[in-house]
Amino acid sequence: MSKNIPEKVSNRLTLYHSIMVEYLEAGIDTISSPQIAQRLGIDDSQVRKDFKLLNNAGKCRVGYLVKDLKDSIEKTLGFAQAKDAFIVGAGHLGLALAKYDNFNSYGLNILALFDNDPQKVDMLVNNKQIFHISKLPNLVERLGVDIAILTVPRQYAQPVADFLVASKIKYIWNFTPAVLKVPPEVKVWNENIMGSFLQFACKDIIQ
Amino acid sequence: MSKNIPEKVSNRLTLYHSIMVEYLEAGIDTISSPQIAQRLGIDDSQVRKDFKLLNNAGKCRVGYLVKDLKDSIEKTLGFAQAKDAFIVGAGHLGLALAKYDNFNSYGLNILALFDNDPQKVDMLVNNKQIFHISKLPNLVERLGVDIAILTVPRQYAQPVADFLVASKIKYIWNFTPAVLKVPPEVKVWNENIMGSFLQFACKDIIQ
DNA sequence: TTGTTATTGTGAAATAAATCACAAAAATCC
DNA sequence: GGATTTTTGTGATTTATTTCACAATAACAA
Repeated sequence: MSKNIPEKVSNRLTLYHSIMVEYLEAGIDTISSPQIAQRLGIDDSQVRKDFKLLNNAGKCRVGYLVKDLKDSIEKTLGFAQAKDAFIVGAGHLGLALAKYDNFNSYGLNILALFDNDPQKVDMLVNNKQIFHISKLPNLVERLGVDIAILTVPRQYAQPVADFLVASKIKYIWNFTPAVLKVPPEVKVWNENIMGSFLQFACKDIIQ
Repeated sequence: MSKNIPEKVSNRLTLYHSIMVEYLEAGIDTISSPQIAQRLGIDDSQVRKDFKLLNNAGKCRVGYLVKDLKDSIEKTLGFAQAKDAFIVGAGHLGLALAKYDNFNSYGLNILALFDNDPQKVDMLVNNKQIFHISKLPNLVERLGVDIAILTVPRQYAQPVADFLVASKIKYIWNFTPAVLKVPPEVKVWNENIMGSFLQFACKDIIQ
């Protein structure tokens, strides 16, 4: 079902999605590709090509139906098909992600958090319990979770990743700046916060 | 000085940088392109092409000097040339970013945080003071800051962005899911946390 | 009704990025 | 010293992405 959506496209799809949410809230029910393109500073034919991938036809002189677009973006990006995940590391970043209301609407279900700090264990964040990290292997198995969101300090990133691998976690969304070493069957997605911004900052700020 | 480094390249440069930090800590002083490539699951000639942009020659049968590579990545990405910034929104994400030790080493200097919650005002986070948002225009002017990192809840994103624009902020690093409307002279960088991950998650998890 | 205009959809062209393939260099081995 | 191997550097090729250009469509206005 889910085609090969290139990374750049799915990035734009989430931006389109935010605009759809905004338009819906404003009670506007159609939108045109030039409107979207101008808002994002991109080419309007690109917007149309992206929408083509969604199998969502527009209407000449009118544009696209906001509701339909929103739905098909959600379907294409798999918002519908909920995925369960654990947050590993209950520091500020872990807590911020646990509270991030958007995860849920994007189909990512945070079931619990893990930390090794006894002070944090058993606290509730956004209705999700913080467990001691030693409980993780058991809960991975019982709940069939295979995504871990890694938000521990850099120096613990590799040992904790090793522990996740041993616990049969299959996907690691890595928010730490460490480049993890994992066996080939485990997939890591590096959330490279600085990377893209630096390019932006350097291009414009340093001339 | 700073050439046009494409976004994808600067993304990879930060990953290379992390590997260099790790190798330096391990006391290893040379590294080869196939080693790096294998670690990141990319092509080794690409690593070499990226390093070409850094003007950093390697040595046949030996590889590259870790220290030199690290330095030239930092120079190219402008780590050296420190940039000052304010964090706007002292929720968990704002606090997490304020504590993110990596910002500093990447040349981004967080001078202060801003929030409208009187309870938070005057607190210190990682030695940075939280000010009431009303103090922002004055401090922007006095300190000559032109970067704002926006971490407020979605519903406040646009009005706060308007306020930042009126306060003469020139660059907004947008961590909210809202797509901001700003005049053309103000540059917005959308940190699209879900976008890239969804692609990763969908491709592999949903088949 | 008929012209005008805004908008989609899409091939073609241009641009950018990644991969391949291999010569040249230099360390190591025998 | 000469063969072998590892590794760089880089043109050539391939693949992916973006932009351009324009015909087709349908709303709207006179």
